[in-house]
Amino acid sequence: MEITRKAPIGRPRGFDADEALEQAMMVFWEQGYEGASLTALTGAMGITRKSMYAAFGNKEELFRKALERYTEGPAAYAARALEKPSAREVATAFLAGSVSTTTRPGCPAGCLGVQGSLAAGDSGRAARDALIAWRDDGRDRLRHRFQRAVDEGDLPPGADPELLARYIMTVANGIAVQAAGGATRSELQEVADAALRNWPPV
Amino acid sequence: MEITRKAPIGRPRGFDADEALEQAMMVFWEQGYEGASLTALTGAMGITRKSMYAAFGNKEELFRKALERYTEGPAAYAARALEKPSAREVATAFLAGSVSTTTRPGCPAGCLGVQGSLAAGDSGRAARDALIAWRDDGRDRLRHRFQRAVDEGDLPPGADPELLARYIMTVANGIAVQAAGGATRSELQEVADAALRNWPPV
DNA sequence: AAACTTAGATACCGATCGGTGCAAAACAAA
DNA sequence: TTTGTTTTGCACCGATCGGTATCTAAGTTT
Repeated sequence: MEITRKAPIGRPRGFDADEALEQAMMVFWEQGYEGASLTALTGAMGITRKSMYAAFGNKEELFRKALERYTEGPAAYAARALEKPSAREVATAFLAGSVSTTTRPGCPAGCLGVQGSLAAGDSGRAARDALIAWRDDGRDRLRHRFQRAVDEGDLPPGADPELLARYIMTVANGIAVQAAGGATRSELQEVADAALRNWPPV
Repeated sequence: MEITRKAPIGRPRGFDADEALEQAMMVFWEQGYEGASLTALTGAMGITRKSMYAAFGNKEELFRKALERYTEGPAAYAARALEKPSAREVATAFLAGSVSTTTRPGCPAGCLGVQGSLAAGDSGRAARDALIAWRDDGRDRLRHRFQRAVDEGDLPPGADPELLARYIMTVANGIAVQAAGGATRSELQEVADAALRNWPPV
């Protein structure tokens, strides 16, 4: 069949693009968008600048793809938390996931979605804005989940899904900052527990 | 009197060093340590590179001095909060100050102590570590204040000053991240209120 | 085999990075 | 004024920034 095509024409690339992207994610995670130079990135990825540009576009697109990978990998706890049966379990799992991901041995301390770029010069604006959108998206999902909980009677009628979502996101962001500063997993889990102690209904 | 000296010898500098430092602080606040270029800094300060180096040393020392100024200016709410008569008022004032400083019109959104440098490349490591120490210092002061509150019976005997300090600092850090992402003052004050709803004794 | 297409390595691009050398200018002390 | 000291403006430093041109190697297709 002329429709089937098992291999693309031309010389096949000599590296695993997924593995290279994983390494790029780690560098962005550890050094931030502006702090991660192409030399550091391609060095960790094990490929040349030219191969990186051919496979991923440019530094900004590489960052976006690394962020996608982060979302599906280290930050997948968020999607899993949203599927918990009750709002309380959603909040608990979200914060617990945040704690464990920001303090995982072998990975940079903190959260790529926070320290990737909070404040930036002109060259980092796009990355910063992408991360703002990323965090907003996470908050939106929490809000919709909590709204559903209100609708289902899982949360009291007076509960404010918008506020609850922002509250959980704020604590998670704070946990990320604390982790970047060297806080340990158990210290942060205690903070997460404390933050949930007033979960409605109190 | 040969002791008195009204003017230093040599040509007097043609700019106000305090005012220049204030402007440098604003640039670091908005763009972060790595994102703030010497061109942007000296441009905002209204002086040349040479004058900046003569007056402040280098970029790293300028950042340290800008951070000191930030501590005594925009972040002075922290020291004021620590002087409140009760632990509850300390916590309330600390978070309220955090909210108002990170969302002050005319100033960059967020907190210099957080977004100045969370993750950095080699050139920004010193600034990042300085900010970690800065946040640790703030947490230490909160912890000592809460320990005093326990000793004085202002907090219940079972209260954990270490945990309470880290909890408040975590929420403040989260507020800073949220503010950097465009959250409004009233939204964040609601979050601060929610975070204090389970203040001991519950 | 030849023709075609793409990956990889090297060397390089202009721009910008943080930081300086130099000489004119502006003040105090003499 | 003369001398000494410091600031200032400008040009410039080597290094690194993100991004590319070029040529060769390694595959597929015909």
